[in-house]
Amino acid sequence: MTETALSRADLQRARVTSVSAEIFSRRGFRATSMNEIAAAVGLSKPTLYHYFRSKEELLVRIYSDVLDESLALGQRTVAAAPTPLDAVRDLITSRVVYTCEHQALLKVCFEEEHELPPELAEQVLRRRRAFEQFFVAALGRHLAEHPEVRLPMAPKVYVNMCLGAVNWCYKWYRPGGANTPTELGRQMAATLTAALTA
Amino acid sequence: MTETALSRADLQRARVTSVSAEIFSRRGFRATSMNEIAAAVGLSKPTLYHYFRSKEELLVRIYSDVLDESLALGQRTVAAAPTPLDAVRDLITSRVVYTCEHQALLKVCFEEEHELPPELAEQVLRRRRAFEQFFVAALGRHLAEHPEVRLPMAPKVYVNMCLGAVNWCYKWYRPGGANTPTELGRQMAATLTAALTA
DNA sequence: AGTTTCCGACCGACCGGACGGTCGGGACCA
DNA sequence: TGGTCCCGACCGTCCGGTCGGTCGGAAACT
Repeated sequence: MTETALSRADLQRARVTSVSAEIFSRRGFRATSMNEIAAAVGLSKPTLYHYFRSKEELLVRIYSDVLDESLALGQRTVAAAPTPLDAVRDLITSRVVYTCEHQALLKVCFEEEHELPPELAEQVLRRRRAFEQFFVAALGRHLAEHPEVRLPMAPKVYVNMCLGAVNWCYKWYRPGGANTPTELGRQMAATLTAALTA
Repeated sequence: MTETALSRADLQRARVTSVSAEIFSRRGFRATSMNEIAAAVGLSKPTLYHYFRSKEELLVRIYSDVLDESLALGQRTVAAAPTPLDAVRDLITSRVVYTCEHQALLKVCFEEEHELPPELAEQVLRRRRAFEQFFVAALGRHLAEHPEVRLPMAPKVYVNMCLGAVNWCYKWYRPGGANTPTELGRQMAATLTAALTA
């Protein structure tokens, strides 16, 4: 078992990233000072620098956490789906749920890309593509098994369209609304995959 | 005829906003200095302040230009559509085209909202809602005329989903790609409105 | 036509403040 | 006693914005 005992420092780091993400999502990365973060988390600025080398590292950590979790979730979802069509449907649903439940995190990851150092930005892009690949691959398998389905666009375009519909939730979903994230996910999955059945 | 003669100053202002939007979209509003903008447009910083009261005003101008054009485009599109269903379809198509052809502008408007002063932010929100209203209204008319259509979600959710699919183009569309913006728009409109016919 | 006035366009040099990051040291625990 | 956690005070830099002034051309006047 790779049960790594979380040190006290790791817990603090997690707290800091969580609080930072929330502030970044409201004020923007550049507009948020390290002093603000320190105050919000109940520490002083030098103490923040005890846990993180730089402001940038804070952002990188947020990105890498989200990407790790996104990829893992995608992998699990595809593995659990009985058919390729179910895989596509469940990818949509689970992604909607994840997005609605982590709006602040997603907002930061979608809107602060230009703050990443070029080398990191490229790595982020690669992993984002890997996530899309789950979608494209499942869709490809479905289309291969069902040649009668006539998709009016290239598979990649279809995937980007779905991802847009799904990711956009970070901008408009409000927790106390009429639908739970899961309901929302299922509704969207149903509507979007209508084009995948003849 | 309301042919307003554009003064030299107005032309300069337009050039500045256009250049600014391009730089803001690459580096972010906060990360872009007035010196950079001045240099890129071939002026000095004080001259920039001769045309604009503040950096913020530059951003406000970008927002208001985009919103004006978006609303006008929406209005025209709905007015020209023979049926409510066509209105929805054409709103999607024209919006995809507009988004693909002004990616930098849209990126700024979607990702720098937190830089707007609260009062302006509220106004932007109101106008954004007015734009959504074109969609919702057309969809409502269509559903009223065709009670046999079973939409698996609330109209507002459907509209938000479509807007996400459509707006997301600012993130992934690349001009030299396989599809022209118009083709892309028609493909998406066809797929998304499949749920609107029985 | 010549001359004075005026104004928009333009800039080099500067200011005040904020921000990322550091330093030196205190307190607490093993 | 050495490592972890923590902080008040400080530094260098950069940035939004201003100041004081130049230049050229279009009126306005004579």
